[in-house]
Amino acid sequence: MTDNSDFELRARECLARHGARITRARCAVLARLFASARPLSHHELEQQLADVCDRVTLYRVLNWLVDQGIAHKVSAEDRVWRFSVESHADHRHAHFHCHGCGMVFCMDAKARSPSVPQGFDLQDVEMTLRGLCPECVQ
Amino acid sequence: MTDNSDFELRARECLARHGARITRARCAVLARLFASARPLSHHELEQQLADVCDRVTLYRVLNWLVDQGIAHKVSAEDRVWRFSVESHADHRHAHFHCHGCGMVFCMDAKARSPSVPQGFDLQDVEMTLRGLCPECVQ
DNA sequence: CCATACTTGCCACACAGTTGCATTTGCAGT
DNA sequence: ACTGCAAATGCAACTGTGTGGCAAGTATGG
Repeated sequence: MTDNSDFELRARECLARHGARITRARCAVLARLFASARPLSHHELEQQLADVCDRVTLYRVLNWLVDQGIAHKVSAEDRVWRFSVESHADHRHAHFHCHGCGMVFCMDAKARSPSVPQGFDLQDVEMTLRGLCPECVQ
Repeated sequence: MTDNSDFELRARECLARHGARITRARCAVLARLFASARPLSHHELEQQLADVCDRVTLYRVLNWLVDQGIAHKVSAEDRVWRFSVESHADHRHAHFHCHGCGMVFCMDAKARSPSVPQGFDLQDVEMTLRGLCPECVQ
């Protein structure tokens, strides 16, 4: 597939820009993230990349991507981290967690920083929406 | 301590109002929750109630309290549920997660429901704030 | 006080994620 | 193209949070 190798290419470029080693695992993971419109869980990625690298490497690659600022991770109420690539927005947008299928979707709505009591040092805001996605509503 | 037994009493009343069996574990857990201004994790409760009931019972009591609508649980990014008793507010308020000490605090600020794309059925909103609490700022 | 249904304790298990360490591999410098 | 080496990977064992099964205990209505 041409589009698949296109994501592969973008992944390589991205890694090169960060002056990082270009490895099979990183390329594959990053390409999958570029190809996905919604944040992917470790489990979802593991199934798609079973023949590329093992569980632990996947964890390490994902955390590395987050440390580099290439990807960011979203916490959901099922206690599973989901990862998405920075590109499509500043990561202050809200996330919608469907408790039908368990998937997480990015929303346009942004979380506005509320005021906090004196003494607290607010550094980040995350807004999680819960309900049913269009698929599961039916 | 008089105030301790006071929470104990409120716990009993609350259980009676719900027509539920009044057991040692439920009283103790509920009393602890009444006594705390912030949501408590299973781990925190387990340490304080080690001689009252075991790990598994604690999990079951907490989930039961949530099912009854007596308590509600807050998800935090460290994959640990925290529980607090409904009383002090409608549970739409934001929660502040300190990544210094790991504690969670209830904030006054409320999360306002944003609009979501057509087809999504929004049922609940949760806002999580991250940063350092006054203790950890220093 | 008794019967019974609800709770509890203990065991083993499931699942997400991490750590240690030996092996492999990308890449810079010849 | 070859080599050295730091960085990345694979594997196994482990931690921590939470759950399920089942026998024993207990709160409550009669």
